[in-house]
Amino acid sequence: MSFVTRFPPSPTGFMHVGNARTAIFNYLYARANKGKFVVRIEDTDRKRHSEEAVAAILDGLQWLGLDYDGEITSQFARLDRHTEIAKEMIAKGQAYYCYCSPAELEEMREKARAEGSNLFYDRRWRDADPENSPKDIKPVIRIKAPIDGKTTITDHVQGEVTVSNEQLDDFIILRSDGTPTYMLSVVVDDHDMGITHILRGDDHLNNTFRQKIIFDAMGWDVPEFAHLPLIHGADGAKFSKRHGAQSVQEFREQGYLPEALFNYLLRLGWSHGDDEVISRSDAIQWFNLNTIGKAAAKFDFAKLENLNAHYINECDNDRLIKLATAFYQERHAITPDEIAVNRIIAGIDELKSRAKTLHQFVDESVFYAKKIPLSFDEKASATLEGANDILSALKTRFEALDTLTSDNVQQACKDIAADIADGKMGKVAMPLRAALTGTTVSPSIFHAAEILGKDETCMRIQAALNR
RNA sequence: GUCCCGUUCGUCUAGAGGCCUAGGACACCGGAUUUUCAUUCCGGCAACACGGGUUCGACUCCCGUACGGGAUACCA
Repeated sequence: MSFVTRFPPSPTGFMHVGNARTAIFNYLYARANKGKFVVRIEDTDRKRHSEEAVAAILDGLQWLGLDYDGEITSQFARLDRHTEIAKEMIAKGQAYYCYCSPAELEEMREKARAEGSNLFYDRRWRDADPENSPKDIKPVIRIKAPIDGKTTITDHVQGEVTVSNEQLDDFIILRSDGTPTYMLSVVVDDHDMGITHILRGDDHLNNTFRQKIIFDAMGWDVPEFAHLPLIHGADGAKFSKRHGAQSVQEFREQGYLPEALFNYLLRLGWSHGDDEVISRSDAIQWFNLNTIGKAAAKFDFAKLENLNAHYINECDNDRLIKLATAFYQERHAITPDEIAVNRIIAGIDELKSRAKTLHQFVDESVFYAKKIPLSFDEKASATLEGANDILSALKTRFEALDTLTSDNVQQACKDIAADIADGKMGKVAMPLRAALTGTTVSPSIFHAAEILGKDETCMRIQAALNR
């Protein structure tokens, strides 16, 4: 059996995490079964369409490493084909022209509401004689939905779902302006593109019954379905901007690594026993539809952050520096020069183990790239207050050494603490930290002094004394 | 309103009738390590929505209730 899955975003200008997860699942399902994963842009709504919007989608796919097969299909470009199918259904008596005016429709809607009914169109043109059609109204094409009986779909996540056909309207497949509706386009495209498995959001479950009518009318094979539970914000409402971030590009801007988002989104709604950290290759090997959860999941930034910390720790050094570069500029208006980069790399193990996001990594390593005189934050200034004796002692001591090492710097601090700070290391190490970094939070200051080197360290101490 | 779907620790989840004294992860709270903040390591708190069945036995199956979500367009 062949497997073809699809990702059919409408170009909205960014990639929502919900869409990203759908894309990940489709990608994995295809890769897990040696099938194809194709992309189709649902751009029939020309008002919303733009090249930048398409680029944003592709950018999101690329960032997440979801490589697709073949060319991207544009739904808009296939308009003629969709129209042709609608006409074909008319010819076969499976669809019909409906000449209702907006006013008539509104009236029916009103009536249905009063009756508490789900559907409103009374099928008045279904069997009417086209001879009687009003000449001043451009008709739409409606499908002849089954009138009685039941329709059941077997969903890989939701199981068997049955709906009484009375609930299914004769919905519109071709608008009065001759353009196809989503319901038609999606079915025709899925069929023509040979899609075998449709994994999409739960919000489409109800549409599936309508789409099945079209597949059946055309005598086409109905694909397999898997409707994924939706992603909610912490408050249980639909996940959106106000929950912190909603597009993958926002997560990127906030300093998350793609593999972290990938892993997090994969685990949201899908599981493999107790496994939490799942590599892409394991995911491809393990992914299946059986262990997709049925309930909507709340997005938890803390867990994402935890995974992000893990992946930063595992990240290749060169790649990490590269990823961080833009953030040094953005957050501190600094572009680390070669010397700075070498220092950062020398201290990268500690830096990595501390950072939960690229923002933190950059903020905690930027002192390596700063130039004298450093600016001191509030706490650092307070720490430096009255510490001149200690700073001077430190400087004198360092100047007497050939080179600074983590060990000899620590020893120096220890000795000075014993001499003039009641033996309290903190009284010596903290001013040193403030002098070297401009802050009160940093990795090991002994190691930092070694990395900065004797000259730079002494200059920074002098600058702190001169402040 | 109507139709459809869902409901295990705060969160993501494991669980396919006895393996469950309900497991893991994140978060949280302690403690150890530490010059700060983190990391790391130990330990702790914490859940089967409710009510009826079925069964020797139910988190697991059935029905109902409650709550939550989705769909109800000439949007996708």
